[in-house]
Amino acid sequence: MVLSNREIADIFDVVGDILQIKGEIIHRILAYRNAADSIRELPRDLRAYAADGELDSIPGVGKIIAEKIQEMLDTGKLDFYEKLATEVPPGVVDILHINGVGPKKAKMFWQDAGLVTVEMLETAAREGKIRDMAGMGTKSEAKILEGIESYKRRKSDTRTPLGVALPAAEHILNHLLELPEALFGSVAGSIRRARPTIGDVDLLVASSTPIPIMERFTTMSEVARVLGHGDKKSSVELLNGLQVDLRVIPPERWGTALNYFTGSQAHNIRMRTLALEGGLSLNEHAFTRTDDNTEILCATEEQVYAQLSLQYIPPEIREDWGEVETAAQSKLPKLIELSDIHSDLHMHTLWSDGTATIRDMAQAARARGRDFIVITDHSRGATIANGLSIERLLAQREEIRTADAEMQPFRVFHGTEMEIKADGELDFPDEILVELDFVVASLHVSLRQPREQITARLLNAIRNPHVDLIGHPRGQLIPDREPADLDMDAVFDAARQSGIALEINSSPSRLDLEAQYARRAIELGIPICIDTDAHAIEELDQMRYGVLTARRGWAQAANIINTWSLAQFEAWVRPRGGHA
DNA sequence: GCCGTTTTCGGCCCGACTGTTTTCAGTCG
Repeated sequence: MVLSNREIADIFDVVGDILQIKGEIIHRILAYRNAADSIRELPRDLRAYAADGELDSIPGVGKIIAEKIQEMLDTGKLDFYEKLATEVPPGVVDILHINGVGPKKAKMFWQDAGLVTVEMLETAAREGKIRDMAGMGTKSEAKILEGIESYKRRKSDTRTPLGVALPAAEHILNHLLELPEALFGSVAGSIRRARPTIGDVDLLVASSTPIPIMERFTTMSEVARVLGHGDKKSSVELLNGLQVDLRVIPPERWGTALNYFTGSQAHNIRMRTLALEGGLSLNEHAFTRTDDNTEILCATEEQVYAQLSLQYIPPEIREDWGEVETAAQSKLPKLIELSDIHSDLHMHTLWSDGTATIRDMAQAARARGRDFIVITDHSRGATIANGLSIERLLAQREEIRTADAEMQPFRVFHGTEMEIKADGELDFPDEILVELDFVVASLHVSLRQPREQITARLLNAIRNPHVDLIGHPRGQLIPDREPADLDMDAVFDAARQSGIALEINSSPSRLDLEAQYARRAIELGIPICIDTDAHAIEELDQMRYGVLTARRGWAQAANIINTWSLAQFEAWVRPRGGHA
């Protein structure tokens, strides 16, 4: 059993936690956490880097951590970690993850009071036994009990999908912007960077009079509890468990603040380092000249980047994945925008498991500015999704051709989302596929097969000359289902050879391919298709999330099939397997 | 523990908020 990237990253995070409780210097701890973050975002397996001798080319991975990764790949475990784990009880690491408890208190509860599980800490707190410990009091006792409640909710819960967090954030922001004191505002943090899942919501509002804005924020009807309440910053937990932080910013300092609170942290550190090289220190308030301490205020983010002689860097790519260096050379790509999208090549109707008719979906897509669509209902093997038999597939074609004829110049094409069956066979024979305008092939079943087996299934679909697109290639479901254990290097190689496209599925519960894979596919010249996979009319609006994900993958319009005109699309799809 | 086009040593972001302090430590982002 070879450990996955994620499993190795998780071990490094626990190593960081244990070292922190032991009182190790913070920078050594951060080194492990940085490496963990970096590993989680890799577009390739660690074993592929190891095979190429390139482990220490991974950002944040040096000689020592590279050796530790190699040990885990070879043996499935890490001696260093197992030794550390005997020094600090595992429950103390859990206690560290309680809001309001840091390494100092976790260590004190453990060593001074023998509290080594969250449950023991909770009991002691309820019995009034921790309020007399050093630096503690009744308020910190209450705060820790609240932190334990929140910890229990989080344990059962997971990170919040972008598709939940972004609308919630915009709703609250608009509520605050109704106040005359609020000049303008923005969602910030990981939502603005469009990460697939987010931990908490960061909002910024520009104003010179923060008090009424904070007042409205902390008294909103959806607030469950106020975690903090100040002039510049307040935090609340909503009834749905989401934590929201609001900062009120003087408008003349908006640019540095929005930049700072959008992150990512790694991007910020890169920016600050660059500023220092030019004799400027940068924080959320301003640039400060290090020689005479005079401030340079930036009212816009454009000014922040211009001050550092950088191209403006869109928030979606602020991950320290090379964007600062590229911006310094003025070589950032012009990222795709929603308005570039002309088609939607993957959607469902009442014929399988959708909730609308072909005509309704087509009209709704046209109303959203699309020029053409492909109807791709499920194939016969997807029985639970009411998949189409060959007979029904052929009957559906009549209805699609009628809608197509009626709606011209808008076009409605006939496709399928075909099952890649558990044994690797495709669900329709070639003589049926050749009748279709467009073929999407997707994995839905037996996603937990061993790597070789499931990779071979996908490669078989990629190599079929009638398949045009692989739908949601990795098979993840956000936030709960891990992706399939695919050899993505092999997938990309095969896709490049056969000339097919890979999908960015826009559904907030998929966002698959994720950005780092999309970026690698684009670098390899593989066309990408952003689809909604809509099962209902309103899901056609989810294209927004797919475009954000593509932007995170540094995609330009030309990389994305559904920015192409009808003529370009037909020129690409026709030679592929001789579609009609 | 990582990193480097001023560096292989000496940095590594730092301000806001809270609660317990009597001038500051811990935590968080």
